[in-house]
Amino acid sequence: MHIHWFRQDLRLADNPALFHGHQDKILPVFILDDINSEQFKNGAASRWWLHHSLKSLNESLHGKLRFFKGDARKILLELLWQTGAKSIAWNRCYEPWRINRDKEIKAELRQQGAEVSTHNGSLLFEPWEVRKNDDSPYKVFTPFYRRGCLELPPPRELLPKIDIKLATVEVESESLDDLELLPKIRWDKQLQPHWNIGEAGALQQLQEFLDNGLSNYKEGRDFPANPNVSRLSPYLHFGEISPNQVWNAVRKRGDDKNVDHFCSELGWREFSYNLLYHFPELPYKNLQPKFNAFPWQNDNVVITAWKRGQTGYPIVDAGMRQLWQTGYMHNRVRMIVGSFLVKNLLIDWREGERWFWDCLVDADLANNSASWQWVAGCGADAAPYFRVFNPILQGQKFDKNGEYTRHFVPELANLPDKYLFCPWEAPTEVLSKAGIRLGEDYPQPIVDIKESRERALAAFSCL
DNA sequence: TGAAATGTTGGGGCG
DNA sequence: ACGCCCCAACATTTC
Repeated sequence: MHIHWFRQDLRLADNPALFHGHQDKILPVFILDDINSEQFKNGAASRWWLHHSLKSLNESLHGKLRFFKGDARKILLELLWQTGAKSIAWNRCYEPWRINRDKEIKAELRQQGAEVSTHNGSLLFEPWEVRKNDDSPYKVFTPFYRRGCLELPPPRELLPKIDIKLATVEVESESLDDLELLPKIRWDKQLQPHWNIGEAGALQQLQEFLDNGLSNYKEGRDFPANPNVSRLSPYLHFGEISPNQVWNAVRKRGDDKNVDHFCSELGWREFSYNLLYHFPELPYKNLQPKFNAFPWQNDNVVITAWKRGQTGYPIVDAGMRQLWQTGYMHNRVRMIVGSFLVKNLLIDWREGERWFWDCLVDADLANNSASWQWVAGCGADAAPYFRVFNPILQGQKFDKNGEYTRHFVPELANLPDKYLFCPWEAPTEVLSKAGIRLGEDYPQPIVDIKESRERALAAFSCL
C-alpha cells in the first residue's frame, strides 16, 4: 500500500506524485495543518475554496479521501504505523514553512523505513534549476524568463491517464466538515455562483479561455469587462490543474503574440515562486532594505474605506467590491487598487497583502507577496516609485464604457460616462438626474488625487 | 504593466 | 504674401 499525500495538487490528471505511486494500492490523504502554518494559514476565501475542492476530489475518489487536521508530521507517522504502508509520495510545495516542515517529515519517515518520494506537480521549472551563469538567482523578470526559463528544456509533456486502485484499509480519520473550512457566518454564499470548483471545473475554465479569451489575450487582458483573462489562478493555486496542462494546451494553439504573452504570465507565476524560494522573507520583509524606514501612514479610517470599496474613486471601489463579492479581482484592477493604497494613501503594502490573503480565492503566498512588493516598489524587479496610477484615467482608458465599474458600483449606474470616474466633478443637475447624492449614496473621494500623488512622490523620492 | 510637464511641429486664422 | 499667435497633436523628459 502506498500513501498519496494530497496538498496543493487536488487533481487526478497529470499528477506526478500520484502517477509515481499508481501501480500500488493507494491511500489518499489530506491534512489540514493549521499548526505549522502559523501566520500563513489559509485566508477565509481560500479555505472556502479548499473545502469545495476537497469535496470534489473526494467524490472523484469515491469518498475514499482521508481527512486529518493537526501536525502533519505526527499524523503521517501514526498513519504509517497504523496501516503498514510501505511508501508515500507527495508533490512539493514552496512556502518556506512547508519546505522546512516537509524536510523534517521526509527524514523522519525515511528513518521509519518508509520509501518517500517527492515530485514537481506545481511548477514548470524548479526554482533551483533557474540560475544565472554565476549560480545566483534571477531578480529581474525578463532575463529570468527569457534566458532562464525559455532556454531550459521545455516543460515536460503531460503524463498518461492512470487508473487508481484505492486501498480499502480502515483508518480513523475526520470528515471534511470536521476541518471547519467554511466560515461560521455564511458570507461565502455570494462567492458560489461565480465558480465551478474542482478538477472538472478547472478543465472547463481552461476550455472556456481557449475558446473565448486567448485569441485577443494580449490587448484584451487589460480591460476588466473583457473575457480575455483565464481566471485559472485559484485552480492553479490548489493544483486542480497543473501549469503543464495549461502551458501545453495553450501552446497547441500556435505561436502568436497572444500565446506568447499568456505563457509569459505563467512565467510571472514561476518568477514569484523563484523569489519566494530564494528570499523566504518575501511575505513580510521589504526586499529593498531602504524601504524599512518608509513612513507608512496608519490610518484605519482610510484602510477601512479601501477594504470596503468606499474610497470615492469608482474604479478602485469596483475592484474592491469585485474582490469581496467574487473572491477575485481582474489583474489590471489589482494594480490600480494596489497603487492607490500604497501611493495615494501611503498605507503599508503588508496591509493590502493581508486583506488580499483573506479575500482572494486564489490567495497564494508567492504570487501575493511578490506582487504587493512589486506594486509598492520595494520588490526585486519592482515598479519605479514614480509610477502612480491615476484612477480616473485608468477607468477612462480601460473601462471606457463603464461596464465593469457600473456592475460593481451599481449606485453610479445612471451616471453618464463623462463623469463616471470622477462623480465629484459632475454638475449637481447631472448627479440628481442620475439619482446620486454625493456623500450619501456614494462617498466623496477620500483623498485628492493630485495632492496625494505629489505627497507620494515627495515621500518615495527621499528613499 | 504611468502620468504630468515640457518641448516641437505644423496648420489655420487673422491683421 | 507675410509674420504672428493659437493650439492641437505628437514627442520627449521628468517625476
